[in-house]
This record gives sequence, C-alpha cells and structure tokens, in this order.
Amino acid sequence: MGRRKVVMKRIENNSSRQVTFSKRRGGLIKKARELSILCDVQVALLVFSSRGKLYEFCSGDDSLADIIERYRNQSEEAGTSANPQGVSLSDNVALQSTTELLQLVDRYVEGSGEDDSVNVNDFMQLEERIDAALVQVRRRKTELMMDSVMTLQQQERLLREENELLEEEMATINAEDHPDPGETRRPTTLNLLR
Amino acid sequence: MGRRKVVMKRIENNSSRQVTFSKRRGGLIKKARELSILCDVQVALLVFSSRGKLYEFCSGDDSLADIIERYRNQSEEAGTSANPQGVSLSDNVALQSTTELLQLVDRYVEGSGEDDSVNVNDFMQLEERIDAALVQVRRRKTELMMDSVMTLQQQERLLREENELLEEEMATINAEDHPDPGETRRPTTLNLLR
DNA sequence: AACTATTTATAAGA
DNA sequence: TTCTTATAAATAGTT
Repeated sequence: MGRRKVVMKRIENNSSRQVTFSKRRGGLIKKARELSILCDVQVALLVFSSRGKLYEFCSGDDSLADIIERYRNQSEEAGTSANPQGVSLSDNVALQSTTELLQLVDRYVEGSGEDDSVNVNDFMQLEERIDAALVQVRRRKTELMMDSVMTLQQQERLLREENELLEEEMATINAEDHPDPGETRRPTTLNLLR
Repeated sequence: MGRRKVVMKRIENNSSRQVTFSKRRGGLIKKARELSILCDVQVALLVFSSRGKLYEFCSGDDSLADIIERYRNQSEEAGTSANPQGVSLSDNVALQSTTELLQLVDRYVEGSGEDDSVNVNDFMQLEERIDAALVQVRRRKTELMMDSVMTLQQQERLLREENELLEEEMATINAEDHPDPGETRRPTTLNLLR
C-alpha cells in the first residue's frame, strides 16, 4: 500500500529497512489492538528489533505472563512442546560438568603461583568454560523461578474461584433457611483478601 | 478499510464478529510475517479465540518457546530498571549510570580499531565497572523474583485459611439445620486443591 | 516528520 | 462459507 508493490524479501538498504520497521511495527500493533477489541479476544504480540529491543502488545487486562502460560498449557496438551522436561540436553551436559570444572579451576589457581608451565592460554580457555557454565546456571535459575511464580499465580486464581463458590453457596443457604431478612446469619469469615 | 468506517468497539452481532475475527486474524498474521521478513526481525503472535482456540505466528526458525524465553529475559531486565518503587537508592545510582556506561562501551569498542590512544588499562577499568553494574542488576532481579514468590506464597496461605473457615461454617450450618445425617446437604464445590 | 500516490485490507452485500 | 466490490487504511517513496 504505497507508491509501489513491495517484494517480500529482506530490505537491504539499512535506513529504509529501519523506517519500514518503525512504520509497519506501529501498524501491526494497532491492528493487534483492533482485533482484540472488535472481536473480544486475547492477543499477544512480541517484536524484537535486530538490536534486541522489545516492542510488545498485550490485550485486555491479561498480563503477557498469563497469555504465555495459556500457550504453554495448549502446547503441552498438543504434545508440541519442544522441551518436555524443561531441561535441554546441553543444560544437562553443562551442569554435570560443573563440578569437574570447579575442581579444574582449583587446581589451576592453586598451582599457578609456583608453576609457570600453566600459561595464559589455559586461563583464557578456562574463563570461557566458566562463563558458559555460569550462563547456563543463571538461565536455569531464572527459568525455575519464573515457573514457580506462574504456578503460584495459578494456584491463587483457583483458590479465589473456590472461595467465591463457597460464599455464594453460603448466601444461598442463608436466603433459604432465613427468609426473614432480619435474621440473616452474620458471616464469621473475615474476607481477608479483597 | 471497507464499505464503512468501523467504530472501535466490540462487535455485538455474533456472526459478524466471527467473520471479522476470521478476516482480521488472517490479515494480522500476514502482516506479522511481512514485518519479520522485510525487516529481518523476530515476531511472535498469539491469538486466542473466545472459545480458547489458539492461532499463532512465529517468525523464522525460532520456536515460540525461544521467543518467549527471550521475552522473559528482557522483561526481567526492564522490570528491574523501570520499577520506580522498590528500587533502592544505591540501585538507582547503579542503574542510572548503566546507560551512560553502555554508551561509554560503545564509544570504546567502536573507536578502538582505529585509535591506539585507547589502551588496555582503560578496558580493564571498563570491565570492572561493567561487572559491578551486572552484579547489581542480577542481585536486584533475584531479589524482586524472590519477593514475588514470597508474596504469592503468603497469599496462598491466607486464601487456604479463609477457605477452610468457610467450609467449617458450612458444615456447622448443615449440622444445625439438618440434624438427620441422611439429609446432609451435598457440597457443590469441587475441592480443586487438595 | 509530513505528504500523497498507490497498494492492500476489509465491511458489506451477494 | 466464499466471492465480489466499494471504500477505508496503511504505507512506499518523496520532500
């Protein structure tokens, strides 16, 4: 929809690619919003620029986490999940070797004062290996914490629902057994969480 | 872009909402694909119909899981620096200088190829500063996640307590009003969480 | 950052 | 649903 028909291919000119990115990104987010409003559906949109900056849209009052959780449930049911146990093979390899790695470090650091046969290149390699292990560990840590948060949020939602049901039921009982509104049973619960 | 201008509001007529959903969903996915190709960026799009069916688009060879993973990392970092409450003064100092620090890094790394006045010592200092900033950011990230987990656990505890009280009360009501055990009111709640 | 000439998306109708 | 068509919207190239 412009002066010319566009060929569907990466725009090679750097600055016009940037301009198009800005324009189309805005258009896409606008359309995502419109779809969610007009049709009353949940929409989540994530766009990462080539420099890693995130632009996102998320419909309604859902948090993106909610929508992502929903996605996970769906894909787990469908068996589409690429990562069933949540730990990839490379994770296991990396984590298994961590102990070994640390022992190696000990040996190097202890010995290097007296022994000049241990050279700089060894340490460069060691640094890289340690860095890699650290990245893996951090990633897994974050993953586990996020999982924990999501599970807890879901638990909370379920408990609130059950709570509401119970209160409704109590209200019904009161209405049935005490038709005289003056005698309604006073609630003993505290409604701690409103 | 049709016979008439549309008002941005939920379409009340059921079948035309369905038709619009189908059309616009297709259009949105097409545009998401175009953006990712033309501008060479990663795009993830999730649309849930009102009946819970999932329609998704995901650019390139990334799995949606990968992109979501990336979102998590981003939002953790962003949440850490954007959160005005809950960020201590020392954090602010550290985080405020992060942008500056990164600009500094850009200048050094860009310039160092041509300019030999930038020496190794500069980079050693820079490395230390970046390391320090990274430690701060990581510490704060973990802190916030732990806070979140603890708050959620407490909420869960409170909800369970309230729930128990409600159930006890219902049992009492049943006992009072139906002394004959054969007539006890059957619970309608599901006890989802035992 | 604005401006248009065009293309593209789509609302309504068949 | 699917196709057709008039019209609204998006946007490519330009200034």
